[in-house]
Formats: sequence, C-alpha cells, structure tokens
Amino acid sequence: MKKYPSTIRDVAVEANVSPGTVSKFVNGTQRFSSEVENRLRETIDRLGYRPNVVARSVATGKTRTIGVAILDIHNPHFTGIVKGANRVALQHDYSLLFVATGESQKNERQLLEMLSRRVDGLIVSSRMPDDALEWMRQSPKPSVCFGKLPDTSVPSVGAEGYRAAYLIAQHLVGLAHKRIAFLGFPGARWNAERIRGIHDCLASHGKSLSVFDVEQPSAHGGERACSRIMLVAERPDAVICYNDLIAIGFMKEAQALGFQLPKDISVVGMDNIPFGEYVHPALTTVDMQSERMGEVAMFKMLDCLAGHTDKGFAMLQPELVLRASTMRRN
Amino acid sequence: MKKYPSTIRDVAVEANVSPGTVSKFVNGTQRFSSEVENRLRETIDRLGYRPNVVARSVATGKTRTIGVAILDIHNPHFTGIVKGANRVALQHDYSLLFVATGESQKNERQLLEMLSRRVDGLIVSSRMPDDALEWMRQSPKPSVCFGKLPDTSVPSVGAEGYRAAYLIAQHLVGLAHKRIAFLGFPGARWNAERIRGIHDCLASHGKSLSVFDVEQPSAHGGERACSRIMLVAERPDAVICYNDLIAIGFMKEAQALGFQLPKDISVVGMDNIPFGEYVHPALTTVDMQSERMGEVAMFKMLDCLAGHTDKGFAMLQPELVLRASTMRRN
DNA sequence: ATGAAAGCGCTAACAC
DNA sequence: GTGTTAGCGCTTTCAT
Repeated sequence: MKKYPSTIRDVAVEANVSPGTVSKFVNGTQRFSSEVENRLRETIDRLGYRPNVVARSVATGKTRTIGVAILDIHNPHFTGIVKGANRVALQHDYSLLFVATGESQKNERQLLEMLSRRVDGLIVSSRMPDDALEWMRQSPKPSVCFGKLPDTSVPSVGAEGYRAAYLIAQHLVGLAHKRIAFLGFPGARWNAERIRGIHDCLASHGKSLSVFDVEQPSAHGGERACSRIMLVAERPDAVICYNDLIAIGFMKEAQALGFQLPKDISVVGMDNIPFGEYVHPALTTVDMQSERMGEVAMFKMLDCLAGHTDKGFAMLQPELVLRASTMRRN
Repeated sequence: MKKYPSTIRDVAVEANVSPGTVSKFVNGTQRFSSEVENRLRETIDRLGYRPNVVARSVATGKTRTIGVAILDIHNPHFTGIVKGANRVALQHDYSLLFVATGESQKNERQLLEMLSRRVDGLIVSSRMPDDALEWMRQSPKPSVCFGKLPDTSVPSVGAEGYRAAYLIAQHLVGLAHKRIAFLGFPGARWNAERIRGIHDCLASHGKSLSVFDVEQPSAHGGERACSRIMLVAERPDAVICYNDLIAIGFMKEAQALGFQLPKDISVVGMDNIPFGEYVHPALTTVDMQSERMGEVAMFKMLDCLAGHTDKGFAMLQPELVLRASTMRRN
C-alpha cells in the first residue's frame, strides 16, 4: 500500500497552474502552449496523478458504467450476453456493474433500483414481473431489455423466438416425426411465443403438439421432467426443449432410463450454448445469438446515452444448428 | 423518464431542517426527536428521495463496490467464482464491478488500474504476469487473488492444487493404470503445481508421467491436442487434464477418432464444472470449490476493508468426484 | 438534538 | 490560453 494519491490540486500547485487548467489538460478539452503542456505532462507522471473518477462522476453526473442484471450466471446463454456486452463496453471505455439477480433474497426490483443509482444505464435480462418494466419506464436512466416487450417505450433486443421455434418444428417435420412434444418453462417470458411458433408450424402440417413443463430451466430440471415424458404409452418421437440446458439434462436422464438417442427420440434445444457440441449425441439446437445480443444491447445503450432516442426492438435472426440429436423417422 | 431526482437539500428545505440532519437521519448516525423523525420520514418518501451513492462516495472515499476481474466468463469455473462472490457481496450491500480481462485488447494491468479507481477493493483471477502482482502490492486498495502467491503480502484463496492432483493420480494408480499422461496448459499459474502433485504420487509408485500441452485451456484446446496423445504407438491408458473443459474436448475428439471411453483410456478433469455430469461418459474430476472460492475471496475482502490485516492464504480442500470416465485396467 | 460550514476531487462557465 | 469561481450531493466536525 502506498502513499495518498495526489489530486488535481497537487498537480496544479506543483505545475504552477490552476486546477481548472489541469482538468482541461487531462480531459483534452483544450489545447495548450507547449510550455504548459510539458510542465503538466511532467508533473503528472512525476506525481503519478490519476483522475478520481468518482469525483468526476459527481461533477458530471455520468459514471461511464453500465449496470448489467442477469438471472443466472451459470447459464452459458447469459454469460454469452455478458461477454458480448463486456467487450463492447470496454471498447468504449465503459465498465460493467454486474448483478446476478437470481442470487439474492432481495427482490429484483429493489436490486435494480440499487444498481440504477450507480450507473448511466441498465441492461436487464430478467423474469421481470412486469412491474419491473413499469419501473424502468419511469426511471430517469435508460434501460435496454431482452425480448420483445409489450410496449416499445423501453428499447430491447432479442432473437426471434417464434421463428426459431418454427424452424425447429419444420426441421422435425421434415424428418418425418409424428409426435412432437415441447418441454417448456412456463416461468420464462418467451415460453409462450416458442410454443406458438412450434404449434403454428405443426398445425400447418396437420399435426398437434403436446406441451410439458420443467420446474427449473436447468439441466436438472430437464432430468426431472424426463420420465414424465418418456414413460408413457404413446411417447413422443421428438422433444423440443425450452433451452439447451434442459435438453442436456433430458438427454442424460433418457439415456439413464435405457433409451437410445436419437433412435428412440430426437431431442433439440434452444440457445446454442457451447456445451451442446460436447454432449452425446451432439445437440441439435438453434443459435439464439447470445453474445451478439449482449453486443447489440450495449450498442443500443450507448446510443441512448448519446441522446439518440432510437428506441425500439432489434431483432436478431436465429439459426438452426444441426447436429446429432435428431434423426429421420421412417 | 421522470423528473429530476431530489437531493438531500430538497428534503432539508421541505422538512425545515438542515442538510446535515437529513444526512444523519438517512444514515442512522444519530437519534432524533420523534417530531423531526416523522417529518423527515414523511418528506423523504413524499419526495421519493434516495441518496446519491456517487456523491456519498466522494465524500466518504468508499464506494461499497468490489472489482472482480476474471479471464473468461465462459468458463464455468470462473462463473462459479463470480456467483459465490456476488452472493456474499449482495448480503453485505456491496456491488460487483466486473471485467472479463480476456476480452480486451488493453493489457490486464491497465484494466486493473482502471477498475481500481472505482472500487474499494479488487478480486482478481488472472494469468497475472507477476507484474500485475507487484502492482497490487503497491496499490492503496486491498486485493485478493486466487492461488498460492509467491509472497504472502496479498491475501489469496485457492484449492490445494497439489493435493487435488495427487488425489487423482492416486485414484488412477489404484485403478491399475500403467501409462498416465497429463494434458496441461503451461500458461496457467497452477499448471506446475498440478504436475508436481501427479508426479510425486506416481514417483512413489515407481511410475513416470508424460506431459502434453494444450494451446488454449478450453474444450477446443482439448480437442486439438487429442490426436497428438492418442495416435502414437504407446498411448497412455489415462490422461489427467488441466481442467474439465479440456477434458470434455479431449473426450469428444477421442470418441470421434474411434476410441471407446473409458475402455481405451481413462480421462479425468479438474474443477468439477456442472457440465461434467452431462457428457458421456460422465466426467471423473476433482471439485476445486469454485463457488466457495468466490465466497471466501469476498469474505477476505470484507475483512480487509474492515481493517483486519488478516492477510494470508486460505486453503480449500479439493474433493474427488468419481464418475464414469475412469475404469480399472487389468 | 440540531444547525452551520467546510470540505471530498473534479468540472464548467465565465472572465481575463 | 489560462485562471477564477461556483457548484455536484453528500458527510462530518464543531458549535449551540
């Protein structure tokens, strides 16, 4: 631990200029006589002066920090988002104030309020009981969300869940599947639109969809739901899972139950988390562009902060990722 | 977006008291006549006053924020750390300023310096070219690191890598393996100690160890290294990987190469990431207590901030997790 | 128990 | 170009 950090005033005194001058120099707000410039440069690194960003923040009202709230940092879909956001933030000299809202006894709303005070804007991925959304609209700080929102006053970015689901269903139908099931998580905001996508596609082929639920949108949740789906008379020959985590859990349990995958049942996930590639059979899924979503969200945020009132929804296109967990029926 | 947030002064005026009084009330620094107390309480929530934490920070010099720097947010070992740290931080009304150092063109040192200015302390998990360590020692803010450090002036927490490695080796020897290999990542700070652990154990049984390297400590790295290990005359009958990610990649590629696991080769990883359970065969590994590490690191940090100069190394005990990727030779 | 006043370190508007 | 002067919103002695 070293001596007390020097302030702008220390520099001013040492260099025989005024604090204001030092400030302007440090921020490149103005040009200087090379005389002063040199003196300043020299003093600054002799003293090892570094601006105090906190003090700067109270003076300017800007923190150059973006708050990022996500549910579960263990879900690679979310870490993808954070990764993308982090990258863009760094490029623009912003930092990320992070909170995993799933981890707290406090309610989400409270957490967001706390976060909000320390940042210039909020990027939020949450279950969002809609009152949080109302709160965001009221907030003086800009927010960006994920998924298509009921109203467009809060900008958001999402991959088109309906289309993603439709694509998967189409793929499965093309593979001649007869009985398709969806293993969803009712607590998730995009559950319904995914069901619609699948349903619409199946309906256009004269097929129906059976829907099952997990209790948790995790691998463990998928494991626990498996037997309910597999150990019945007319079991499905394909199951579409709400996300990859669920799919992976489901596959493990199905195999433990003695089923052969994809021979006995085709399984597909959604998100395209990196691990999908490493399970057996490799998981067919649809890429929901997690990392890109984080990037775009941060770009939108920077836009808001720049005053562009560009609001609105940015739609990313999902992409089918065909691997080995699906196969043609006959 | 709503009206301007009210300040401590607005409250003071409305309630006919001085700003100082409001401050003391808000911070519970003092007791008040119930008269004033009620007036204050009423005005505060009528105005919806919330303290400005940034201004408070410049006045107090404390931010109630801890910086967390990790390399790769996609590695579940690291997200485990963040998760643990986040939980403890939240419990103590601290926030996490997060940066993924692997994501930036800027060097780590610079990133840390930036972070450092906005937080009360730093929790750092990094490749750390040791100059970063020197920097931390010099820094006026407390830091805590992961792993046993060359000197003890910076507190740190780690799972005993030597012991973890020893345990694994012992397990493999007990399973009658003849030719054991280590697939390491030389860039990692704990590579050497893990090698030592394995080596010492093997040596005590009169066995030797062959060491291979990956280029990246990721699943992809493991995949790429696989053929170098497997496609040789006297291939090993067991490989210990530097981490689970590598192990998972290795297994996938080995299977793609036509090998049967664990019949042809036993594979073991380190970390115990949640996914290890879901690959096939389920990965035998050793739990390095990621989440607990994050928690303990944060506790140590809080201790430092409380002035307890408790420094030193906290050692977590690794635990063998036996699954299906290893089997007895004969 | 309450108020007055002096900062915290920095920025920004204005003067010279 | 450079200096002066107010703040930013809050905390914290020190009086009263």
